[in-house]
Amino acid sequence: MDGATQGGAKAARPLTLYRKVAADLGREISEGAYGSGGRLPAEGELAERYGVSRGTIRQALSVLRANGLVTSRRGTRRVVLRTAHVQSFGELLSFTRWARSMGEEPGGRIVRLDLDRADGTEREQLRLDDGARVCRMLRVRTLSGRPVMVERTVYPEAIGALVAELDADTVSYTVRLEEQGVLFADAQHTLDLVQADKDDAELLGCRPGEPLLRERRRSTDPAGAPIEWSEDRYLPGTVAFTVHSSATSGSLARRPGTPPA
Amino acid sequence: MDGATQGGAKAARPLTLYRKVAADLGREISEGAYGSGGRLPAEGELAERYGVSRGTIRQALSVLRANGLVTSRRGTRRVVLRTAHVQSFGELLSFTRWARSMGEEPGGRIVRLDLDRADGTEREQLRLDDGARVCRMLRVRTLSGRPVMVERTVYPEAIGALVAELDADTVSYTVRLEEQGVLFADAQHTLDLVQADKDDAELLGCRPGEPLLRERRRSTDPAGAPIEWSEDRYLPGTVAFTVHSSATSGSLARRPGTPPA
DNA sequence: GAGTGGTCTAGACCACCGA
DNA sequence: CGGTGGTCTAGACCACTCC
Repeated sequence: MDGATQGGAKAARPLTLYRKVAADLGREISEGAYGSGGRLPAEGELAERYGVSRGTIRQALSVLRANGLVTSRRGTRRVVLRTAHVQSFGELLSFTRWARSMGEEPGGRIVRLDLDRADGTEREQLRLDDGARVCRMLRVRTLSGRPVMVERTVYPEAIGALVAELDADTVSYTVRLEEQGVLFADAQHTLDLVQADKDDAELLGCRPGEPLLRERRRSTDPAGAPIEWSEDRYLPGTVAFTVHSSATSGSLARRPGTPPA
Repeated sequence: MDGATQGGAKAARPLTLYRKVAADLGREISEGAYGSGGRLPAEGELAERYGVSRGTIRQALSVLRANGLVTSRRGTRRVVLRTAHVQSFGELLSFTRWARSMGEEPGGRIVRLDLDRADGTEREQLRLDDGARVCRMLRVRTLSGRPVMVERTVYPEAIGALVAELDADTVSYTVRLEEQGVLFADAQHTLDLVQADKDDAELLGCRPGEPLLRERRRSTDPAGAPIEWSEDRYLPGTVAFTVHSSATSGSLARRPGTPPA
């Protein structure tokens, strides 16, 4: 188990020096080598230990800082903030990989899959021209057979063509798409609360109007082109989202909500 | 309006070169100078334009990338991902600053404020010793007079002493604490869904059992010492949280949920 | 093949923290 | 005051994208 290439995209990122150092330090931290609240060795010491320059060490440490594992401030050695496992981008985007990382058995069933002209919102989210077509998918996702989430995903036509070719009982479309060269590089998420509509209620086995945790997501490839626009609705108590934010690099924000109709 | 020092912590961060460049480029992007999906100038060109080294330009661009504004990949110029305004860490932590940034009038009322021995969870979250004491605060927060959120915050005794000295009608405790030298550097957030208890219902004017969007937050200072542990519960439709995540530096994760009792 | 961003090095100076 | 991380420079080589 390497930890660096693991838990994520099939397209292996190159094992650069700083990534190896970051993975190594991250493992040490999660194993409690420095304790919670403990102090890391100085940059210079690490540079000597790994036989690399200070710049490379700093690049590695900036990864740990971005993941919320350590602080960093002038004058003092870095302090361990958390010893928890850091979830990879792959585990975040793929329900299947997330489920397996918890030791649960993921499942799913496609309820609807069709090709249609994109409406206004879809064109805007996927940055499509007038008259462009999209592939819409409605799926219910299960953990160990128990339905927990309804997923509505919209793909641009080109991606949708790949999706349509896959077996209907494919477990993870995300993984399959990556295998076909569709790389997920960035995603923008919005989290709020909605009421179950009639479809949701039927698929999840709850009453219409029941509250659900909603995640809307727009994923883009390395070139910045939209790959998918998705809306996931989770039953209460099945999931929680965690985020780290810091004064130097925050990615979390609070926005005005839209009343649930 | 400067943009670089604005919208946040009173403790002004030094205006370093790369911060100035990042602020400048960020402003250009939000003004649409490169369009949505457009390409940024090359690093070398920017280095020449600003009269700094390529390293400094790269540091500035990494800020924009962390904020989800631009992509970056080998071989091509950077692409603009979003032109939206980036919310600062200060706006995220302070309900008051967030409200004002939207043009709403923030308000609040302290319902309870007391000093007590910390229980097990509190000791763990605030990293306190056995027998340590904490300050607990229960507040209802309003937007333009309308109650939208119930906030339960726990402070370590030292911070609590500062809190207790403030006027009961203080609008923003976060801002006041920062003025007293308490700096917020990092925060870990967990988002999920709960049902309103009797207190929530009374304070928010809803029925017990009504669904609420919950944000639990643990904030630490630059040294990594816990400052506050807070649980905020929002009425549906009043707020949404947005996060950016990327393959190279993700801070968002999905966790198993806890059933709402 | 030309242009671009990614990685890595070596060194310099400074601001800050804590003893 | 010594040790630490933050900032900035100058240069090198490489992997990749696109024409």
